[in-house]
Amino acid sequence: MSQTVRAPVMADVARLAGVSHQTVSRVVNDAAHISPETREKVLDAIERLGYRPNTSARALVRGRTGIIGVIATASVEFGPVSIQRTVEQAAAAAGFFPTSVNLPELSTAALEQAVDHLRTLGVEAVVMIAGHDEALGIVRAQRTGVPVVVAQGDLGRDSSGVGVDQWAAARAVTEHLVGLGHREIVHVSGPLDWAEARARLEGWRQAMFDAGLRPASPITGDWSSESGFRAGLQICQRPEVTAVFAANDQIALGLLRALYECGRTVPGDVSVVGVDDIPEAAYLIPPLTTVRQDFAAVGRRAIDLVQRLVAGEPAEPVPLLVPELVVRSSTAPPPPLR
Amino acid sequence: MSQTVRAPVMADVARLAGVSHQTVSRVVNDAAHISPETREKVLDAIERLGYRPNTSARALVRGRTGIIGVIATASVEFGPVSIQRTVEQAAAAAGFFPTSVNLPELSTAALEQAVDHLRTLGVEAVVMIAGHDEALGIVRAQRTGVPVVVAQGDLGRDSSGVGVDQWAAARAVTEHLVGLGHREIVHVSGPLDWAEARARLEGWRQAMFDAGLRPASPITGDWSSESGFRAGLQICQRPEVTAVFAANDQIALGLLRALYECGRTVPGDVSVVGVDDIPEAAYLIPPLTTVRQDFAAVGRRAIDLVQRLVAGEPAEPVPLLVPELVVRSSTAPPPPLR
DNA sequence: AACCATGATGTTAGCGCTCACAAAGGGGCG
DNA sequence: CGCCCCTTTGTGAGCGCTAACATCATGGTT
Repeated sequence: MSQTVRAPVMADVARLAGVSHQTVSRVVNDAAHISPETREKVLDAIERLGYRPNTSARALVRGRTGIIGVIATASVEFGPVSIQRTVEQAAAAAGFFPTSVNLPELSTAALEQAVDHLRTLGVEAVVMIAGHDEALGIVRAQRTGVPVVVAQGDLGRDSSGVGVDQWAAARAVTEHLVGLGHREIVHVSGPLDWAEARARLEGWRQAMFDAGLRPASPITGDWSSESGFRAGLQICQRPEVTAVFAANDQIALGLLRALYECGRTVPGDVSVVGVDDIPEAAYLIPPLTTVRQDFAAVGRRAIDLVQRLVAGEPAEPVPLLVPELVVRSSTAPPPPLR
Repeated sequence: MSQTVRAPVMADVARLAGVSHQTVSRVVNDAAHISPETREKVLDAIERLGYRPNTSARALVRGRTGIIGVIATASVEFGPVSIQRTVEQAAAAAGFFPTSVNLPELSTAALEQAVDHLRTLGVEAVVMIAGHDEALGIVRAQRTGVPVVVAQGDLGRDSSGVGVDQWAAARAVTEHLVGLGHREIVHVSGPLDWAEARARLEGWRQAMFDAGLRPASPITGDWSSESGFRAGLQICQRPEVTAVFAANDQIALGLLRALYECGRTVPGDVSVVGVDDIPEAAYLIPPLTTVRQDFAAVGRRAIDLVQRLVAGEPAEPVPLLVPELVVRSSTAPPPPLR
């Protein structure tokens, strides 16, 4: 085993380059007033030694760690994961070090622990990807001392958040269905302590009212295919229903299966729409009409906001992103009146 | 805006408690030989001041950051994401600070940048969740100076890895199919520069030989539903095929759709099996027979290994985890010979 | 010719913490 | 009663770096 040689430090570089450590520091942080020759010498020494600055020392003296905490649920669903990925990428691209905490459960204790962990690390800001209200409340209540940005949560009452206009998504879906001639459109919602679930519910309801239709009471799901399947079984009992708007694609997937089981064809007898446009959506039976969201943009905007807040600028509200309806084969006009 | 008061440091606690900073340090790190009263006083002062140790300062003097780097692909697929989640959780549970880098593309440049980023952070170890060979090679070639543990990659030639026995998974699937009476079993593989894809391919091939069957040449996919759909279209042209073993559930999903399109019923005409047991697998049409893997165990073991390597212990090979066949409704005996 | 702005570099201090060592006090034992 | 050892606490140095200031040429300006 090669005896661990001490990693080179700034002083080593300085010695090799024949300059002071401060000059090395200047080159590393490319400050002004360095002669080209000196810079060259220093760069060369750095290269030769394989030197890299010690982040801890730098953070210590600067009083800034450059670390951004990301709190997310441990779910492996397409939406949250996609947002998390893009948040992390955008953070890294902006020169931050993203550090994630993925919570298996959204208990108060778990959240407090997560925040504690992040504070210990010295994060400069926190991005929350839990659209779950209570979670948000707990983190806010912790007085983290650093800016908290919410991605895709309840963005109404607080300006430091970014997300997609779920209300508009639901409206677009409902209007599409109404436009095809549907009148009995059922909504299978997500859990209502999620802001996104509520926004989709409200968008649907509003669009129904606007179309002069009476929205039947929605069925509450939990984002899972299983809940979609159960909802579908209920809908099988209701022959008047000709269209179902599922709060996400997983629910729609379960729905498709239940409808298949009870012999209702899609889209012949019933139209089905989801939200998210998961990669599998185009390959379901039948290919699913759904709503595409630009998750990458959410991530980028979240980090933009973080940068602004870290710099001490006031948080202007970020406009919501506009989702896009993707029409495939799971929607069609309702069957002729019987 | 409350004027930013300097965060309390150890000296502040010491002053308030009437002891030296060193005594505070001892309490914080709960060292031996501290009288109960002193500990009490210090703890009280810490509480009152809301003190928390500065991680950078600590890392600087200790020469250890406690940070573990996780390199993963930016994919949002169930398997990799699940492993990543559990690795992160296990790392946090072990007192480390996990930091992930998710690569949108597996180019050399991107990987080098990722490693560079992690080294800058001062990681003590790296966990790679890319089963992709080349990625692994690039990271290994970087001489990171810290242990690299591979989760779910090519584990054969190197001891510092943990994973599930994909070869056994493929065998179990194939034997299940053979046991049902199938003789023309096609494999739709993952990309063959992925170790897992190769292991599944080999397991299938071996099981076919062992059963005295001639394995037809496999169709190569890329893990996506789309590739599964395309493969399915090919299989539609081959009436002799009565069973398909897909390298993952997404591929199986696309396959199901293609077979549906061309009028081959599942499992009546063709049996289909996937791998991963994604949450949706039970709600496909029909519910998918697949292989369940204990991803949480992979994560835990990876961190166990990391701890051992960081402590300087030799890396004993970790035995592969055994996957579990989950039989649902997409497999049945082949149709009677015509 | 005296002056000072400017660029290039060096010197010093100190960020907040842990490590190594020193020092003080108390009890057991011959 | 003196010695030694153990417990408890304190002191000083220094981890690797950046910020602030000091220094020293240089060259244009009056």
